[in-house]
Amino acid sequence: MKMYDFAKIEKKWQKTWRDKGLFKIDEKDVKQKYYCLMMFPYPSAALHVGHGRNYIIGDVVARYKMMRGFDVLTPMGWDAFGLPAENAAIKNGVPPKESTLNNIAKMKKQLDSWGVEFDWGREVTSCLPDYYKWTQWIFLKLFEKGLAYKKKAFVNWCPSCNTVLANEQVVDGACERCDSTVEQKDLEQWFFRITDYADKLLIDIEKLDEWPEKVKIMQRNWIGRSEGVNIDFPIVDSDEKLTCFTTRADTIYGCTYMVLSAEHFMVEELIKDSPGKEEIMDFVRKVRSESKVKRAQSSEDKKGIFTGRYVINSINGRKIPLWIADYVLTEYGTGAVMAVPAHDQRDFEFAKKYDLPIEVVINNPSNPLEADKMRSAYEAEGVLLGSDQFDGIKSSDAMENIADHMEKEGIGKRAIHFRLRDWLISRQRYWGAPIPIIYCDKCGTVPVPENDLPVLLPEVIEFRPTGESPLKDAPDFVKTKCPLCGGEGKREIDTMDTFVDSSWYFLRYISPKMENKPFDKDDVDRWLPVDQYIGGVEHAILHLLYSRFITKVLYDMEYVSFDEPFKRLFTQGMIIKNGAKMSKSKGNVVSPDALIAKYGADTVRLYTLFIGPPEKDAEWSDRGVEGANRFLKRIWNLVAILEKAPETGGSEEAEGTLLRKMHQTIKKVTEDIDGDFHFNTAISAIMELVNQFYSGMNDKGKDCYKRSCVEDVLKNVALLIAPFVPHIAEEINAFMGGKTSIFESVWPVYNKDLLQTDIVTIPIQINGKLRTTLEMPRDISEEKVKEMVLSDEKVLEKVGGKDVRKWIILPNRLINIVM
RNA sequence: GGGCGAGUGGCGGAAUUGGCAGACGCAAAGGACUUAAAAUCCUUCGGUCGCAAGACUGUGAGGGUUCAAGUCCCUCCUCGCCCACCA
Repeated sequence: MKMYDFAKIEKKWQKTWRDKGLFKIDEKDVKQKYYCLMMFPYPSAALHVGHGRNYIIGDVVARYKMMRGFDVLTPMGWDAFGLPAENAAIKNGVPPKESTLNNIAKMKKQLDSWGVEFDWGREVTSCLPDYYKWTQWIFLKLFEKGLAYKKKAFVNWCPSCNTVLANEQVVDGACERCDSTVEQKDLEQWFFRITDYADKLLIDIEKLDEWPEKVKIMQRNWIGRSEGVNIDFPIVDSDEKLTCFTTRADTIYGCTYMVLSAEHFMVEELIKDSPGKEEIMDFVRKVRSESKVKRAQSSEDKKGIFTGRYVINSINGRKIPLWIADYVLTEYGTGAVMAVPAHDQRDFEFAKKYDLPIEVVINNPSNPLEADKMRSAYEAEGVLLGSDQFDGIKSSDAMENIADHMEKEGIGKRAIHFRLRDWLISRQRYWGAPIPIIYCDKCGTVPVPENDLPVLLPEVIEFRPTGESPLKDAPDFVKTKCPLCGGEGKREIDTMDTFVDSSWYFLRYISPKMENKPFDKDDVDRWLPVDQYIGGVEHAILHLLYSRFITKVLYDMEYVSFDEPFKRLFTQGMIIKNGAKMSKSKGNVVSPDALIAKYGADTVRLYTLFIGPPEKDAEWSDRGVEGANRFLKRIWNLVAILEKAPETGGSEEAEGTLLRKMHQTIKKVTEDIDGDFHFNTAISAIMELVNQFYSGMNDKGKDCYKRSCVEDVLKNVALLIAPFVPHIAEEINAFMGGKTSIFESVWPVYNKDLLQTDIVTIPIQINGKLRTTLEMPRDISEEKVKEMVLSDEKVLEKVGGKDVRKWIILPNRLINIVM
């Protein structure tokens, strides 16, 4: 047997898998389906070992499930639209399509070099027309259902770059590129009405019992359902009223003023006759122009202004002043807040600053409150006072009682509000799927007919950041005919958020080439939901929520028969280097290419899997890679031992111990993979088995295992390591006479009877402290156990003569003598 | 400010869910082989005391429950991630 020539071995098997199509499946012919999906990447530059973790984990799962007899679907594609390619175009003049396709080619090569296999016949690329045609179709379906609509909305605006910025591009309230202060600008934008599905999206989280709890909590918080009361406050000297939302109706008697957001729709109307009108409007305009990010930052310093108007608190008929303040969000609730300074920290700070009255209406039973002495609001539970007939009631009960009362009197109504906002999908950008809408002077906003899809993205175009989509400078694109009247029409020039592209790609993999439909319903119903989805936690909220939403819409429209796309979710941890997340800007990326050249793909895979539990972050160490390589060499060396092993003879004892270890290892590895992907402990178990092999030889000589025994062990080792290090496993399998791929073999099964010995080593504790261990036959009676323990010298020395108060005997596990 | 999670040797991490703390690996030290180095193999490796057998101590800090606590309960400290003026 030659030395371990990983380069040759890996090349050979990668070619074999590819030529044969290891994971090639027929979507029509399925016995036991398993859809293993990895989040498709954005084709940026080269992948580093941190990215690699994701695909290696997925590849292990796919290969393992294949050995368990499943028809495994494991496709890959590219989330190929997006800002970086466009920025590169502005900077270097390379067209986005070109740079994107180049990057895809590079990344594909890297995936190949890892031995990560996919059904490449199903590759999808979201920036190509045969894909985005159907992204546009999704838009049309939502439009048809009234779930896509246009409205004015504020966007982050950089006055110096003259462009719209995504939230991530706003750093500390300033433009990430030029550092100018970001403003808010009001633009007409397309939205998806995801809030219509807020309730369903929330309730159905219950169904996701194979998702990490952490992700479910994040989604719940993001959707943010709260129950409360909408309360009407009549405006003094007007027939109108203002409605505010509160979750603390119990504090209504402590409401000493009311506040509106600067964007509230009634602001102009309310202040039109106010004496300080100009000053108020100046304030309002200033607040409106500030970015949300900046506003949140100055949250300690709340600013406001009195409108000169008053409203009535109907529950006690009290007249209270109406203010406008920057701490009220316009998008949440009603954009108006009843302020209760004594029991809400934000109102408290504002009241202190502007000298508004603070009145305690919930008392702290253990430490009665005095309004003038309070240093912060009392937000906890308590007992009501100063609240008419509700005095003396516990605040939690009062919430219900007061809500009942208000509903009866017609002052207010119970209401539910969500923090979830509608999904803004418009981007004033070039590199995205065009929104399939045409504006006609006569017919208005007209959807592009399905037959006219795709609306092609023009390829020759100027890139100048003007604040509007570069598409407006493509006259051939903009100018079109109205599909309804045939008259002059103008195309929508905004493109779609890339999250729209990625919210349905897992469906397209089933029917990647289909031309007249986005996917075949029967096939999709056969393969979905996805059995295992694998990706980073950074997508725990947006991507997963949007995908769930789109799936539910398609379900309601009967395009699919399932209403949740991902049955089981796994979020892997980041790879850290020098204490920081690997990133180009930090200069701490480890490229897998050089490591693969030096040690081989199997070594890099093994180390990546061994580094720690895959759901946790892990620190990368190049030295650790060497250890993984050493282990593979030790396995490789077993082949040489097999060649020299004697046909007969061998030590019965050594073989017995080794085979027991082997069956224990099969059990452990199987359970670790089936559980929560604890590959690190699975691998260490295999290492123990191999160590046992060598230490047996060390004790009993090199002929202690006969040929058939070595063969048995090596065969099982090859099977156990196959999902992790597939190339070397295939090579060993072939060497041992395997005619087919090891992945067509059956996963090994352990023999229960061979797991245990007849003699067990039992720790003996005295008063909970370990004193010695004793060997005794398995399953002997308690009397015998006591007898054996008490006849032991070391035990006698400690116990001798004294009273034993209690025996704790865990059969075959532990003994504790209490004195 | 809110939510979630984590603190175990020089380092990455194990620990049948309350039962021998430190598996497995890395690094380090000593030894074998070698002219030498690399590779490989063997041994040691939480701390203190001891020639040794062994004793004591030890899982962020302090308390508690228990025959028994890394694991459960209470108080506190530190770090990471996500959300963040959500009424």
